Amino acid sequence: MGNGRQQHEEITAYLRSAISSHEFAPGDPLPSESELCQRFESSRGPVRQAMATLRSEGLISSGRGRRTIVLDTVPTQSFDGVISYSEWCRQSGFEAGQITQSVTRRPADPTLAAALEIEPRAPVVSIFRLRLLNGIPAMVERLNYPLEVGQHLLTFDTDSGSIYQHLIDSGVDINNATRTIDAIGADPDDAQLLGITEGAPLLRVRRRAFTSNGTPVESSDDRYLPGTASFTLNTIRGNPSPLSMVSAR
Amino acid sequence: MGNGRQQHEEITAYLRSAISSHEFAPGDPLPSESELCQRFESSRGPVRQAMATLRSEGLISSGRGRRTIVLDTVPTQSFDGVISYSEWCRQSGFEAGQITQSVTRRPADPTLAAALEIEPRAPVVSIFRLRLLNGIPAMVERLNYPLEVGQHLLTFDTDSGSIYQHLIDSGVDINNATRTIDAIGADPDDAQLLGITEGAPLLRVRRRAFTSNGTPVESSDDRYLPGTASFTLNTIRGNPSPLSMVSAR
DNA sequence: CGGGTTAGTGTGTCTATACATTTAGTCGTC
DNA sequence: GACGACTAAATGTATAGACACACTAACCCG
Repeated sequence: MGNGRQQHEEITAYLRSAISSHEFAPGDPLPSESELCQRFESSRGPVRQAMATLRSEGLISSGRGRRTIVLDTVPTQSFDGVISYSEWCRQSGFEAGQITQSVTRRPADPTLAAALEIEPRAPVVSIFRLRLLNGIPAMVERLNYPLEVGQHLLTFDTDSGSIYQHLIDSGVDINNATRTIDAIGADPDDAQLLGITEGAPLLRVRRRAFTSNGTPVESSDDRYLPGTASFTLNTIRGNPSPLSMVSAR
Repeated sequence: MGNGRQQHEEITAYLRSAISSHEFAPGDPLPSESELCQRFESSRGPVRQAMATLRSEGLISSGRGRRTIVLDTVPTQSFDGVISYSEWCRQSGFEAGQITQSVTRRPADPTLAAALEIEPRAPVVSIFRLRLLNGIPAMVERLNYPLEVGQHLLTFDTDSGSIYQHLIDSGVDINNATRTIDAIGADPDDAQLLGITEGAPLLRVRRRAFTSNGTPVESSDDRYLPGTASFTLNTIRGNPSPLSMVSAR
C-alpha cells in the first residue's frame, strides 16, 4: 500500500480497464470476490466497495448465489467530463472550440437570483459563447455566476479554453451539480449562431453547480445541436437511479 | 432483525423520508454515524451502506472530517418508475392513458435485429401507442420485443394499462436498462398524433432493456412533448456518474 | 488579545469473522 | 437416464475493532 491510492480504487481501476478492454467480455463472469481478495492481498471490504462502484455505474450485475457478470459495456464519465464541455471533448478525442459572444456583469433577474439563491438584483457575471466541436458549431452556452465566483472570469480570456478549469485553479470549490435535460426550439440567437432555422429542435441541458456546503456557484443553459451530443444512462433494478423524470405540468 | 427488511434498508428509508419531509432540511447536518448506530442498534456497516445509497442518489454530501449534510432535495425514482410510463405517472400523481395505434408481428429490420441481438428477419412484436397525461396527448411510444417476450402481448389489451407490469407478471426477467436521450424533430406520425407541426422539437428517449444474464428484451423509442417531461440528474464529484454524454459524430 | 497547540469528534478505509440466502453442481437412488 | 437430496461455492448482510485523515473548538501561552 502507501502508493497514495486506496485499495478499493486500485481494484476498481483494474476491473474497469479489464472490462473496457474486453478482457472480461459482456456476459462473462468476473473473478469471484475471494479470488480478487487473494490477487490484491486485501479483505472483502475493498473488493465489495469496488464492485459496488461498478454496479452503480451499470457495468456489472450480481446477486446472491450468482456469479457477478459483465453487462454490455457502457461508457462512464468522470465528474469533470460531465460538467465541462472542454473536458468532455478531450476525453472523447475531439477538439473543443469557443467563440465568446459576450461577458456581462449585471444585476440578477428574479429567476436567476432564485437559481443562485442570492438577493434579486445582486450582481452576477454572465457569459454567452458559441462552442465548437472540431471547428464546427455544436452548442450554445449561457453561463451565470454570482459575482464572488464570476470575478475570476472578468479578467479571463474566455476564448482561450475551459472556464471550469480556470475556476478550479482559482480555488472555487465545485462539489456537485444538478442537470435538467429537455428539448426546446431554437430561439433567434441560437438559430443564427448554429445556422439553423428558428424553432428547430435542440437538446437543452440546464445545470446548477454547488459547493460542498450547498451554496450555488453556477446556473447555466447549454443547447446542443441534435446529432452532436446525446446522453446515455444505465439503470439496474433495485439500484435507485439518480435520474428522475419530472413533469412540468 | 427478522422484520423481513434488512437493517440498511430500514435506515435508508428512515433517512430518505426524513429528508423529503424536510425534517432534515437542505444544508442541515445529518445525525452522525455513531448516533444512527445507537438509534438503530446497529454497527457502522449498515449505516454506511445507507449513506452510500443516498450519496449515490445525490441527496447528501460527506467527507473526511466534515459532517454529512443534506443537499438540495432532488426527487429520486425507483427502477420501475424509470422504465414504465404508467408507473411514473402513478408516482407523480398523474393519470396515465394510452391509445394503441398498432400491434404488429413482423420480421426485424437490420437495425432492430442488432439492437435486440437476434437474427435479421427474426420475428418481433412491435407496439405503437399514443400516451396521455391526465387525458392530454403527451408522448408517442414505439416498443419492440423479440417474439419470445412479445408473445405475451399479442393477446393483451394494450389499451388497458402497463405493458411493463404485464411482462413482469408473465415472468419476464427485466433486470437493467440503457437509455439514450436526445432531441429530434417530429416526424409526420408524431406530428399528427401530438397535434404539432412536423419538425417541432421532441425529447426522445431510446431504451434497451435486458435480463439479468444480459439478453435484450426490449428496444423502444419514446418521444415526449417538451413541457411534459424532463430529466433531472444529480452528480457528485468523485462519484462517477452512470450518465455519459456521447457524440454522434 | 491573538495565535499556535491540542484534544475531541466525524467520516474514510481496512481487517477479520460469522452467518444467511441463493445458485449450481454432484452424487445416489429409483 | 431422470429425478431428488445433499454439498460446495458465491454473494449479501452484519458485527467489532482499529487506524488514518480532516475539521472544530477549547485551551494555553506569549
